[in-house]
Amino acid sequence: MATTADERLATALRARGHRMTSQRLVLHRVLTELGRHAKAEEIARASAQRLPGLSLPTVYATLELLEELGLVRRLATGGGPVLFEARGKPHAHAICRRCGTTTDLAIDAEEDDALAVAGATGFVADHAQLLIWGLCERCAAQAAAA
Amino acid sequence: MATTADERLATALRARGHRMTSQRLVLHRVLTELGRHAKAEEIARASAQRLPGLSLPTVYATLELLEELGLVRRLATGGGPVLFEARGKPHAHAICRRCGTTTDLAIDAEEDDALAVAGATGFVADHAQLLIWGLCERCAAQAAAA
DNA sequence: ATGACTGCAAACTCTTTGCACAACA
DNA sequence: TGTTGTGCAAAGAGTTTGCAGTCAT
Repeated sequence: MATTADERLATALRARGHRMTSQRLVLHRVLTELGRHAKAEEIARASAQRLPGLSLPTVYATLELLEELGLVRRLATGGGPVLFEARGKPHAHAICRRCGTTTDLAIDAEEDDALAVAGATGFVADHAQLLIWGLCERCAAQAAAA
Repeated sequence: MATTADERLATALRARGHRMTSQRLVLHRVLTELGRHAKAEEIARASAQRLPGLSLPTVYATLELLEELGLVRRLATGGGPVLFEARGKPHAHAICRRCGTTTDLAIDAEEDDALAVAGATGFVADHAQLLIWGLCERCAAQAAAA
C-alpha cells in the first residue's frame, strides 16, 4: 500500500464533506507516528510542539471526528482518562485494575464472529475490542507482599 | 450450587479479612438481583431505598471492593459513567458510540486463550471482556437520514 | 476496645459547551 | 463569501479524598 497516512486522512475527510485543517493533519500524524495508545492530554502536548496554540477542546473534537472516520480507536479503561490510538493491526489490551497501566497484547480476537453476532441484532458494528483485566506484574507483587 | 449470593459475599469478605456491613450486603444484593449493568448512581438510588442514608462515596468504595473480590465487573464505555454488573455468565457488550447505550450480547469470547497470553507476560489476568463498538439501530438510522 | 467502615462536604480530573474570531473551499 | 472549524473561558459530570463519628468483631 503506497497510501500515506496523510492521504488516508484527506480522503476520509473529503468523503464526509469535512475540511482539511492543520490541526487535523498534525493530530493524525502525531497519533500515527506514536504507534501506541495515549491520553488526550499527551496527544495535545506532543501536537502543540508542532502547532503552538492548539487547544484541548480542538483535540477532543478532532479525536472524535477521527474516530468516526475510522482512523482512530477509543480505549476506555474505566478509571482515569480515555486513551486513543491510531487504527493499526488488531490487538488486545491488558489493564491493571490497581494502577491503570494499559499494555498491548498480541491477540487478534475473533472480531469477525463478534461483529456478525452484533450485526444480527440491528447494531451496526464497527470493531471489536478485547480487554483483559487484572493486575500488572508490579502491582501483583505488591499485593502479594501485603 | 446451593450457595446464595449473600453467602458468597460473606465468604469472600472473610477470606480477605474484611468486615460484613449492611451497606455491602445491600449493594451486592441489589446488583445481583438487578441482573444487568448499571451506573453507580442508579445502584446507589436503588440501594438507598433499602438503606436510607447510603452515600455515593460508600457505593464507589464498595463496588471497588466487590470488584477486587471477583463478585462484580466494571464496564468502561468511554464517554459517560462506568457501569458495574454482578459476575454472571460471560457475555459481550455492544456500545453505541453516539448515544452510549450498552447492550448485552450472547457471545462468550475465548477468555481462556486471552488470559493465557496475558499471563505469559507476567500480567495476573483476571477476566477478559469483549466490547463491540458501533452505532445502535436507532442512531444508525438517524445517521443515515442526515 | 480497637481498628475498619461510613457519611458528609469539598476538591479534583477529565471532558464538553457557548460564543466570537479565523480560515478553508 | 459562506460556512465550518478553532480558541478561549467557563461549566459540567463523575469520581475521589480528608476527616470525624460509628459500628463490626
